[in-house]
Amino acid sequence: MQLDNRKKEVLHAIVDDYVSTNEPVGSKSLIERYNFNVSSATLRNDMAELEHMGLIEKPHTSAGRIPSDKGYREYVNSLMTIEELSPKEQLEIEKRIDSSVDEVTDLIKNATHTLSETTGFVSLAMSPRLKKSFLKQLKILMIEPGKALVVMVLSAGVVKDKVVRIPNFLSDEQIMKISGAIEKSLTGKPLDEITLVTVETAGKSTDVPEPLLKQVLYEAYAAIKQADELNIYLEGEHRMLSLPDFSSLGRARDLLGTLSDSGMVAGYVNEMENAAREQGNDDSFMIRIGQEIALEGLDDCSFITATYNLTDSVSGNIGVIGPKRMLYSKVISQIDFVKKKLNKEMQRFT
Amino acid sequence: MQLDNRKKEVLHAIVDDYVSTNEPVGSKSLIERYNFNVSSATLRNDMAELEHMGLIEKPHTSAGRIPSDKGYREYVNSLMTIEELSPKEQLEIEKRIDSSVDEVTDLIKNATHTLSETTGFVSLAMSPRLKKSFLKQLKILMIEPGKALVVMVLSAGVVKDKVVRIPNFLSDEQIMKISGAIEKSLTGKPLDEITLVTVETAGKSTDVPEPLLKQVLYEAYAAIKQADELNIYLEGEHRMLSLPDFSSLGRARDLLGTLSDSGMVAGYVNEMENAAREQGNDDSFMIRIGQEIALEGLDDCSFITATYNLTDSVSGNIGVIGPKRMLYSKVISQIDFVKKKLNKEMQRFT
DNA sequence: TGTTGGCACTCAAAGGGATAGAGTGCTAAT
DNA sequence: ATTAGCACTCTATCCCTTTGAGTGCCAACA
Repeated sequence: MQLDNRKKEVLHAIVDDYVSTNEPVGSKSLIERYNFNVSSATLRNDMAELEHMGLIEKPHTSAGRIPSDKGYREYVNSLMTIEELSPKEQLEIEKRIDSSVDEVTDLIKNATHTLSETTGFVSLAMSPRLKKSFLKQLKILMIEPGKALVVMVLSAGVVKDKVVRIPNFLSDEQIMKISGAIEKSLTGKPLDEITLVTVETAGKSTDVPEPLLKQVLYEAYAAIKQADELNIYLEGEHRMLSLPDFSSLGRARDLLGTLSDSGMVAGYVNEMENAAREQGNDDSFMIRIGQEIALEGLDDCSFITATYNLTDSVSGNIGVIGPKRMLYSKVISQIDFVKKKLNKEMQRFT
Repeated sequence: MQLDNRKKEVLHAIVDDYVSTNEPVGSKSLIERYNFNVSSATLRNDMAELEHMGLIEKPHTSAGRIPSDKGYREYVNSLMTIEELSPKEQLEIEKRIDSSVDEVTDLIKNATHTLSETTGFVSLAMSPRLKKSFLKQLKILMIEPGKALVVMVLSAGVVKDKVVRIPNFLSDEQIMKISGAIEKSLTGKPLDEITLVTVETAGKSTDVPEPLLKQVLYEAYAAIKQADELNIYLEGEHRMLSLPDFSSLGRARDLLGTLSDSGMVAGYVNEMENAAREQGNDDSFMIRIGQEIALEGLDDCSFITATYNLTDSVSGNIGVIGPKRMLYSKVISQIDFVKKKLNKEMQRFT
């Protein structure tokens, strides 16, 4: 069945009304608040059909209607119109994202913080996916006998390091040789093309004795692999407690319980991103509504992320988790604006 | 007024009972559940006096009594006896604190995580106070023109780094000279004795031209200062939502709202620590109950921390924030055991 | 003087209607 | 296709009563 024009308007109005009042919407209040030139009985018929199509539902027999997940989905896909933020709002965001930081990570944390404050919801960002970035420098510094620090500088101005154990009696000089050899042969290589074999081959040119060498090479390899692990920054969980949507302790507990496992959330975002890429979905937004989200306790939430770019091939995600009952157009423009600002500021680092 | 023996027992029983049942305790149930060889009327008299002394209070006229902050305080100071954890519990904790990590920070995070899981409350740890640790190494690595990485190795095996901006046309060689000069003259100095002047003096021995030199020295100084900033690790906020003590949305919101500002919590812990030191309070535990905690929304909480030691002069705090209505002796032994385990594992790093 | 049984009193919590009101579906007329 | 009208449904709210655990106080007792 197709949605005729009026039915679209009705659904639109129901979503708008429910989002702003948090009350199930009845045919009468719809007539009162919106300019439909028909009677409430007509709307009742329309609403019955919308319900039949699964776009709206009743909490109980004698209540008004609320949008279903499918209804929100229809709203988001075809009905809403996105407006730009007002200059004032834009300024507010620009001001908050402090751009004087020296590391990309701080910039991302900053943006996440801003997003949570401006939307009033939970915000999150993934660290950049560094697989496609390449090694610009790799140094191994001796910290003390048996311990060294592997420092890597990646394209896109990201610096990573890791403390590793090395054989006790390796000399400073030997370490520097190994470090130099690795750097010489791996510089310019994307991280996802560096394997244990590549690293071991790189180390062969040194005259360091085999077993010692091997351990160091392994540790260096592990450090490189760790560098492209994903981090997630989550912020503003407590804000959900102020929303009427989570006034039931049970829901709130489930939600925050799930969010507390940031690794799990990170994994999910990553999956979503990969799935979207495979589908060739190059929409810059990913929107998941209610049950579409495969995480426990997020049934009443919507999950919206955008992709930011650090370089052409290095990107990450930033977005929010809020109640399904949100002002989608507003929140999407906020995310979009933060993302754009982030992209702009990131140019300084590349 | 002094507490005679029976009154002590009564208070003890009231706290125990209230902690385990979460119900105000009446004179009759006290008689039923504990072996007082007197009548309920006698206990009523005692309870009236305990109330008069401010140790217990009534939620309303016809309810039983619950301990007041002062009552809990008395309980903690004089009444409770701390038992060791059972071997099984000890094993459980030892197993969870994964000691195979390579950095102190990870070890601390680990311990924090374990503490939250075993107590079921919010756990927190402060990073070690590094003011008294000394510089073992300082290297400045050129990342790209205009940007360098300052890497510091501190006594106690802590590694810190910071990306800094430097003048664009400084050469690799010049940077190395400066780096060497700073390292040479500051190695072995405690962080809190390093000032901008010390750093600038150290740099004088190089032949790098004045204005360029000055900027690098300033950035190096800033990096050193940043190294002794305190971090806080907070975990398990969501667990508070499962406690009946925070079944009111309002309380839960206030609590999590405050905890979400981790900088503020860190500042408070630090204040507490300093105050304790000034008073020469060398109890290894700091316990704050209810209103004693100068943080909004923690009126129904107790805040217990212990001090761990990375070296003789470098220490930090680890502990929990839970409901006032907690099994103090149990929680304290849990914190104590985690602290001891942490101390033991930390020896590997020093 | 400390202890006890007895008793009137208090108050939150739980249960049970009754009522109001917003909303619905259906039908018959337009 | 639209509308007015109407009977029906169901929650939320208010109010009233009952229940029961607990208290304070008094007079008697050891």
